[in-house]
Amino acid sequence: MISTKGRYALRVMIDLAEQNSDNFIPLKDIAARQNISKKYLEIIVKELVSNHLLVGASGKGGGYKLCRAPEDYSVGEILEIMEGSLATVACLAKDSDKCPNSSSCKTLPMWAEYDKLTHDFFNSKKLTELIEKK
Amino acid sequence: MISTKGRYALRVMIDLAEQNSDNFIPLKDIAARQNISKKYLEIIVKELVSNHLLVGASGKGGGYKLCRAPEDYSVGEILEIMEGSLATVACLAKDSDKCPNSSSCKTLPMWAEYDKLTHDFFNSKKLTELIEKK
DNA sequence: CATTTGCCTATCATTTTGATAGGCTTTTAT
DNA sequence: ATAAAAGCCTATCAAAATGATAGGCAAATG
Repeated sequence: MISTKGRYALRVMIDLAEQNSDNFIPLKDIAARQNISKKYLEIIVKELVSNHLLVGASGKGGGYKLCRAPEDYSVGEILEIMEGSLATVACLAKDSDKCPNSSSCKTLPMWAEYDKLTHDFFNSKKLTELIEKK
Repeated sequence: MISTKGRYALRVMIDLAEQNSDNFIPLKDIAARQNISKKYLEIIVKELVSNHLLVGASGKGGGYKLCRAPEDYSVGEILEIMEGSLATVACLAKDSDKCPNSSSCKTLPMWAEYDKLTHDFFNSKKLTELIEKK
């Protein structure tokens, strides 16, 4: 289940892409448009900046903007950052220890198959596809 | 993320299918084989029975067994019962109120697409496929 | 140099997750 | 009958995740 953090992050990215501006967009404006508390968005946006999906600028005239073209963002990378991992089961998460039963686990191949399906789906889904699909 | 309840339920179903017996299998035995606390399994198994995926019998010689052929169970129905819903986002869960923004939501079509992918994957995956794939 | 904006830290309530435990009831083989 | 084997019901619990809210400090620019 995708949490609000992931979904809000996506909405922020879409919002910024739609502004289609070279200026920095104040978080206050995004929060107002998206109807999400600015304070909560700060947490989310900070992560997006530290993972180089956004650039932030302080001061008057500051705010946030994309640092790539919208078509160069995949939904997958946005969600992966906010959710930590898109893995379906714990033993497939990137930082998990290898499960001791993995060699005999009857369900692991299925989870791996589904995991690939998920990653392929979200990684091939570009931000631009969400904008046109108004 | 699939929780332990869903994963344990699947393991119980696989275990029972593998016994390939017409007798009732005691939960104690399943718990021992699967290395899961019997008490915890009771919770899980109860739900499987009330949703008609298993039949239980009390008394000496009692236990649980499948009530259909293994090929007639889909992984999807097992997970759906244990996880409540396989929906990726809350607004796609079966009992959720329709989101007021759904008509203008830019991400909803994507979630719906992924949801279909997920359901198709797990509903077409049969219990038998997990048994052969040792 | 005041304004606008981001940044950092703390706190919070609620829900979900992952169990454990005790004791009661039901069934049935002997 | 009755003991043994099994399920059933209720309560409780700790820990983590979720979804926020709030205050004040720091930085930058017109």
